Amino acid sequence: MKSKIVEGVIAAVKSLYGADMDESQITLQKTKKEFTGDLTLVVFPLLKVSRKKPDATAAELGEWLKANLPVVTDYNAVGGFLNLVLSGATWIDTLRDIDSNERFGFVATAADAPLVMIEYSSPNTNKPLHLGHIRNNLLGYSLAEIMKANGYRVVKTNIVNDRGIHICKSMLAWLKYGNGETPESSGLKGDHLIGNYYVAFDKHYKEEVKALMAQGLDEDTAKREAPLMKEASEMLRKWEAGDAEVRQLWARMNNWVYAGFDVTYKRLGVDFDKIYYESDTYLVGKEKVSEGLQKGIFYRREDGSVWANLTADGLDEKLLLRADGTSVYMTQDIGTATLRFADYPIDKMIYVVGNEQNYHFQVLSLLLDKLGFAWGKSLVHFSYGMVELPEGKMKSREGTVVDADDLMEEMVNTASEISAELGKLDGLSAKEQQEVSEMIGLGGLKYFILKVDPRKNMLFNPKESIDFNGNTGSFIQYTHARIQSVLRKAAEQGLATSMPAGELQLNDKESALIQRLAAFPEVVKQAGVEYSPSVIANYAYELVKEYNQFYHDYSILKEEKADVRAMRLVLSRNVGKVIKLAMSLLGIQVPDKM
RNA sequence: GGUUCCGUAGCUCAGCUGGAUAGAGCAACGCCCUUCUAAGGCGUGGGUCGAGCGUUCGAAUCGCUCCGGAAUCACCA
Repeated sequence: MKSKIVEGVIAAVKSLYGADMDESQITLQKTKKEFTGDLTLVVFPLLKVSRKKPDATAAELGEWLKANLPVVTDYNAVGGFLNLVLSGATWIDTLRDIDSNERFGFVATAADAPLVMIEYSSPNTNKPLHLGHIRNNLLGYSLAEIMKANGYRVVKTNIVNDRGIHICKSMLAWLKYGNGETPESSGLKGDHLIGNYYVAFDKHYKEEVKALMAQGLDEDTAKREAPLMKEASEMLRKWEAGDAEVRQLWARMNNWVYAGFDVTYKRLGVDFDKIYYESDTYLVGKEKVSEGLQKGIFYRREDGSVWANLTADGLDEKLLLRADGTSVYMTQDIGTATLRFADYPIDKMIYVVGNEQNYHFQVLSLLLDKLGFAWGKSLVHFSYGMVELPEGKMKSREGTVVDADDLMEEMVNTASEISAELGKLDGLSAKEQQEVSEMIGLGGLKYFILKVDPRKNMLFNPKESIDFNGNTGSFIQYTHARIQSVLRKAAEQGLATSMPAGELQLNDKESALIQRLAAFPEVVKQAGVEYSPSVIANYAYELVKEYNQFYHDYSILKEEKADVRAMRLVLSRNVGKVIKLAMSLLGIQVPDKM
């Protein structure tokens, strides 16, 4: 629709002023609501070819468009703005097109479409997931859905950091203070149980450090010399050497954690096509680094450590292997990349990782490129900001971490209580009530997090964030439920819900709604280009707000003219459809009743 | 100190590929359910878009300089 008008404007300029314009020079926007019209052409950029005043140019163009484009029924010029009124038939046709496409706005995926791998979640196995992980998981999942909707093939992947000193700390603490506690014996989720021992380690370790400092050691020495730390390091050494006992304990405890993570992931509604483990990839990374060393991409220092010199690229030197030959974080990421590239013909790689690792990914990109990965240079670090609490950053050792499982439970419980208070779910079975509460509680959480620009640090106020009024997920879900309710009643009454033939006069709200629906494909595209779930979230909000005004101002079922009623039902159904599609891109379900 | 990112209403955020009088939600104060779901709609108040300079017919948006905040610059991941 819009593109047709743009073409018309180009033709008008050619005809009136003899100048050739291209699309990028035409600014056509939605008319502001205080003016009459549907689309507005900004005429200022055209003045240099018209060589006339803004008003005169606008009037001339308006007259030409009205005369030559059937869809333009009227115009008015205000200052340098040409407001165009489009015919009702145009909007009816647009609605008909939207109605005929069940996956309106989504691009079908071709078998040979580019393959995008998206890494997200990437937890450590020494503690349960928290609010920061929730942001990561929601962004990663949503991004994957958005890329799919843009026609890409997508592989969702997770790299689990299952090895290292932090896991050894939990293992050691469990051996020392655990008395054989298991998830079964304690009734705790495995990840929470392991997390408790990580905390226990830290507590005892701090006491040791304090004691040593009281004996006169300085802090750094005390931290290094504390017996617990030495034991943990020794355990890591044994792990690397393949010590059977350590490996067995490690496998057992990690499996507890995985069982716990699975529960969290499932409730959060995220999943993965392929999971990698650093215990598998770090050795590959070492090999790859050795390879690079032989090719002269990296160099070895006197102490035996291996480095990359990135000063020519404006960065520093980067350690890749320690003097004792053990790997660091970067080594592991190189190994993971190697395995992934062997497993999939990746065209584009997206890492969903917090912005504290911006530098790491800058370096990784350069290193992968030097090592010959086709997508290394163009890898995307989808960098997002931290989630902060009113009292500041989340700190596990200060107990200010918002646990993912607790938060989800609280959101669902609150949703359930509100539903009960309002008596919204009275007719439903207990099971159905639970399902709807789950949708609303989690929908609220997801929307709250996804609606903000990922780059920004965001504030999570546990009290205020659990809000179900205003610009929230539940507002959008509610509108969907309302629409379904109307459609159910229409079906009960046997009303026609197909597009009427013939001419129809549309009111402002109706044409504005159709125009907004018609913008959905463009929004999906923009979200894909900008990697931005918030674009979808904000669109859904605007759409729903507009629909609620329409719903308030006009009756649907009680409308007397059958063709108008049918059109409003079709319009409502399609608003419902687009709400559902948009929310699916955010990983949010929408109920039919609430 | 270097690099990157962020500063918009009391609070949380949109708007940023330059366009009309900068928008929402929350909070405050009013109004609207015998009518399709009031988790809704309508209204009132609330702003030097961090500051300055520049580019432009036009700047919250682009450029430069400052100010404030965050992250990072690890043989932690």
